[in-house]
Amino acid sequence: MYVVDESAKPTKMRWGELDEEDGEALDFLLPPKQVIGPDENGIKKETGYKFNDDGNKVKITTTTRVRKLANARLSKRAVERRNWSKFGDAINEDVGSRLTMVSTEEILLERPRDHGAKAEETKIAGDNLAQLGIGGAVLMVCRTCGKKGDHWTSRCPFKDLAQPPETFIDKPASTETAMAASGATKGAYVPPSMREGAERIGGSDMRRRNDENSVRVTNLSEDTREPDLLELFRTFGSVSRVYVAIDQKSGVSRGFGFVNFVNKEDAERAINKLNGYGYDNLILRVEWATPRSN
DNA sequence: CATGAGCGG
Repeated sequence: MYVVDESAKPTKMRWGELDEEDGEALDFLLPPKQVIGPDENGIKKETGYKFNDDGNKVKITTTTRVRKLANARLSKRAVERRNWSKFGDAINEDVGSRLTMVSTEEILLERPRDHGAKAEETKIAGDNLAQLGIGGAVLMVCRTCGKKGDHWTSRCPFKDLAQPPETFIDKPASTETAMAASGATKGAYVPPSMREGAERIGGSDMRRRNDENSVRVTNLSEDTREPDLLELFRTFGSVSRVYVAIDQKSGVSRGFGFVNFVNKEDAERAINKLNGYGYDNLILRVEWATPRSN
């Protein structure tokens, strides 16, 4: 037989009762606590009431001195640090003076969209350096074809070709010259498509990287932005880039832009469908873009 | 009407 002895149960207090003392349940009968101050001397007076052990209501007043304002927000550690003796350059200084140094250094901020004279100068100088080279070496050497002082690698006429033309295959001499000029070491990375015996990609492969399926869109309304163009053109196929010409001075659209397609036939369909298409009260002109100069 | 910015090295 199993008997539960209620009195044997361990006294299990709920957390809310843990610190509860006798009489506190009647606290609501007491007048509210009053706080006076702190006054200009930092003296704060609190008046409160409680029931004492005999169940009598007693008044309790506490007077405390509050820290002065300057120290009010300082931590104990910070107050401690304030009592350190001064060292270094601060030894001969008054407290609070010259502890924060003001820099007189002139810092010129360059705004990314600012096409100021300074930026122009730099660019021209940079171009000259690229053309003329420093210390006799020509800096601008195309890494694809090795031609010096003519174009950057990204502008190489052969950059989109799966295979460089005959003149550049199996001619390590020119490559070495290029590498020497650019300070590169032997064994520089050769993309798989350019490696010996690499599989030739057919010229008709329209999935080849091609930035030149470029479509020019004119007669855009002023508030047509790139996302709008993308929305309009993406239905025809993968769009690799959209661009809306913005007047750098005023920030408003110049009313034309470009859309590049991954596949040429998508671009063609876009031109056929959207040329003459009414968009934002205007009739779009959509045609092949002539390759960008420069 | 009208054809791009910026990035290397």
